[in-house]
Amino acid sequence: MNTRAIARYNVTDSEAKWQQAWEQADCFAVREDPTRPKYYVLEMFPYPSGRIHMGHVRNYTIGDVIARFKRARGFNVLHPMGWDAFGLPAENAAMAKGVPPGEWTNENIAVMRAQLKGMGLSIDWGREIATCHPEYYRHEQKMFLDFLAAGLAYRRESWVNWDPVDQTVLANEQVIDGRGWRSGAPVEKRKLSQWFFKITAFSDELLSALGTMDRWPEKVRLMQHNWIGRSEGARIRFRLGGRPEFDGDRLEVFTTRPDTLFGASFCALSPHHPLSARLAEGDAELLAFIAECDRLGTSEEAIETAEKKGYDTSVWVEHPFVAGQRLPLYVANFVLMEYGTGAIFGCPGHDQRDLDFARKYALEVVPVVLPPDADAATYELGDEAYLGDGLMINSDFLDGLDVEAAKSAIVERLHEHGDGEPEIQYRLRDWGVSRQRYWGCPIPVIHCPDCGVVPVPEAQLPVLLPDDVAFDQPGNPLVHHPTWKRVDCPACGGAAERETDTFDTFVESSWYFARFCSPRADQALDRAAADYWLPVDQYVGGIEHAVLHLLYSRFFTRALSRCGYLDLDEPFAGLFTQGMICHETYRAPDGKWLAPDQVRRGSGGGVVTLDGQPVTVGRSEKMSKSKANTVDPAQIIETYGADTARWFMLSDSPPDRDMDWTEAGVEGAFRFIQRLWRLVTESLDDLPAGPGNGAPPELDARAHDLRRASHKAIAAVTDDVERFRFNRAVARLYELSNAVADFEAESSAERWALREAFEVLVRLIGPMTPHLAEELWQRLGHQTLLVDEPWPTADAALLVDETVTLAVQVNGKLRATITLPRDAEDDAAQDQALAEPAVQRAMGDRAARKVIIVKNRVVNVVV
RNA sequence: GCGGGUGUGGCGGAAUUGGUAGACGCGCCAGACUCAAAAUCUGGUGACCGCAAGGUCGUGGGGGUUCAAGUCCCUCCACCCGCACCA
Repeated sequence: MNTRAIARYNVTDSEAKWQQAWEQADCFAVREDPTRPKYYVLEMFPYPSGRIHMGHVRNYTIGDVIARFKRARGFNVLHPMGWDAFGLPAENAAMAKGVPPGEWTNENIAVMRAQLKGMGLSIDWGREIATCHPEYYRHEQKMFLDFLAAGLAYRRESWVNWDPVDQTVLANEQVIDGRGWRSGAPVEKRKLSQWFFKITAFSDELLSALGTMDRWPEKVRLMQHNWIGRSEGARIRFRLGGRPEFDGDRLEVFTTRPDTLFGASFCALSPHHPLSARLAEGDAELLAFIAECDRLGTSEEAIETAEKKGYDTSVWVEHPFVAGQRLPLYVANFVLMEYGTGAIFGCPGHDQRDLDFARKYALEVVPVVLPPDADAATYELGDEAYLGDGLMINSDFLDGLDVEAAKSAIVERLHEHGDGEPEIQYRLRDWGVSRQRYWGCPIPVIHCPDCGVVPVPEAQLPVLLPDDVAFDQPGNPLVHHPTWKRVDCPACGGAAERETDTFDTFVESSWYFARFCSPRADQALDRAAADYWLPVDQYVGGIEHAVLHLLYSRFFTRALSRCGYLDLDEPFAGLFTQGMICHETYRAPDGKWLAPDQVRRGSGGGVVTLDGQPVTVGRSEKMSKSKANTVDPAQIIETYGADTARWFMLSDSPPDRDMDWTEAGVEGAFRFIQRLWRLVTESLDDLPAGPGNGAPPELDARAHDLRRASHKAIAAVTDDVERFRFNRAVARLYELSNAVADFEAESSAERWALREAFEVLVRLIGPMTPHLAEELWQRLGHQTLLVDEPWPTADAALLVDETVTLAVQVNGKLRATITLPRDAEDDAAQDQALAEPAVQRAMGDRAARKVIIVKNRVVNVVV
């Protein structure tokens, strides 16, 4: 009867209203403006899989907070959105449901666009792009032709990683633990003709620039560093002997340890080395050995357990500096054809693999580097190779030098004799971009039986994907299309065939950030726009692209610059990698995974199925379909609103760490939204009439304290947002709202301070919960949109307290706290500290031997 | 194996960069309102001893430096991530 109805904030209506208001005012449309500082915020664009997931919500919330914050701080902010729209799932859907991939993709885009708009993101939707549209990929085809002309794209036959499930080739970066990054199927080796991008032309640049990218996470830079894998060493040519047909032939070897050459006791070839094949002709035993190596595979377990094995070819090589010393030449299973020259010299003393090998085949082990604490007369090697520094021994003209000096000395001597030279090797391989798929950008070349590979003339671009393809047989539908690939050769006019491979979809995502600068331009990139907006000031996305997309984009930016499209080295000045969203996992009694909405809390506190069956609760893991532990963001937004989802995303967990999604956490966030709304709406009568606040009146002490709290919050939240410490910013905003809630304004000065506090609070939550902030801004009496308001500035004078609380310790143990005027004299602090009863008790009858005073902080009495 | 990271209450996490450990939130407990529940509000909440005042312990384990250590150094342990026969 008397229950007072608690007024509620109608989230759904309010959020729709403000989204419409922003759209009508076209708030987020931007254009180049040389008079204002620009700021380009970009989140990794989504693949249109059908619905947004929690990872998107976190990604776009983080980006949106930054975009809105920078906007309020006066930057001309570019914050676009688009679709990484080519890819295999569209073909799978076509096979499963008979929907054409283009149609499926466009429908998904429509759904996801609406879902993203429901998040209230400050996106300039006028710049939306989808990479599957010819208006986008036609430019990519032109880029390819330019890369081809510049020698940055080429075709060669090579061993490739073949994904038997996706029926396509994968780049090295896309093979994770020997499996396809998307399908998870064990990768097979196949030999195919492939298009490559010459990323290795930039190995050194891509590596050295990492050192200057101070706004990238150390971790990502390190991963790229290791991926590029630069090794300094030498190429050494050994003379082959032992069979007349090899006289005069040389064996080339790469080593990072030329200094250990005098310790060499054998050389070894990869089973795939051309010389191995030659030797195997007429040597059935060697042929069998090579086949055995192939069978072993390259999976990590196989490598882990594989024994070092070799086959003595009975051919030998001559040591370049020791006349008459012959090193036996083996074919060995641990030598990779993909690295260096596919051949090594073995120095067992200073390489563990070589030592294992030497022990197995009873080869000589000669130490050539003497550890600093060892005695040259007695030093011997056991089962562990010595990898450290020291002085050279048993090494002729190198004796007595340290390792570094020995390296230079021997390389110089090798060079003089024409037996070798310094060389730098990289682990990085060129990027294979051919994919045997339909739903990708066609590679614009034509294969002519007479002219060979002929680029499609520019005037004939774009090469459009056909719409009428059938998915009734395995493999690439473009190959099976009745007419598409038939074409006249642009060179000779004869019958020819189009390339049926399409680009790896990482090609589209390697330049989309640049297209956003001029998304409707006739040419690929409008230079003026690109020069104004690029580089991206803040890029936000998942760590899973640490080497894939982020390395390809860095390469592409350089390649585009070399071809005159851009004048830029690095595309992303700042990078932030967010953590993953995790959730508890649930299993039914029969072992099946259960989704969060298939379980509930039972009466006994345990988790049960909806019909009461006991559920096993597993640990929190990354949300994934396979574990069924996903929560649909659309439902969360429908129930609680976008602001609640955003606020929860930002609370508690630092954004770079994994976070747990919990129902309780969402409800807590929702309560805060409601509480803040109530707090403001119920206080309106106590506030001086709005909008805004004039100059501060004469303030009493309480008003002054509140004012100080407001300004401290401004300073802290500004700093926290600037440094991606959103969880701390959230805590600050809770503190301010608690202070406001506890405050009873009694005087007009206090009412003034209360209004200021409210206005500050509403402005500060603006980037995080934009709908609620607009709603409250309006209720505070403003006619303007909060989104157009500048960020508040803190009054520096209000950030320091007049009094401070000092800790008083006795022998380092806290015994009391004392309150003093800021910057009080040390004597005063000491007197007051020693007068504390608790301090006297702790001191007993001992006298202070020393008193350490840190101003405004601590007094430590040492007895 | 190599490289990197993390470890703080029941939980997520703070800690001015060597100066009051546990901000803020979640959860939990108690109380108010209610016939009751929900919602809301108020108070409490690291552990142990104690009626209390108060005290002892406490940031993965062990050791050290310091007037003072979550923070610096050494060492060990656990978990996570990346790379992996790279010559």
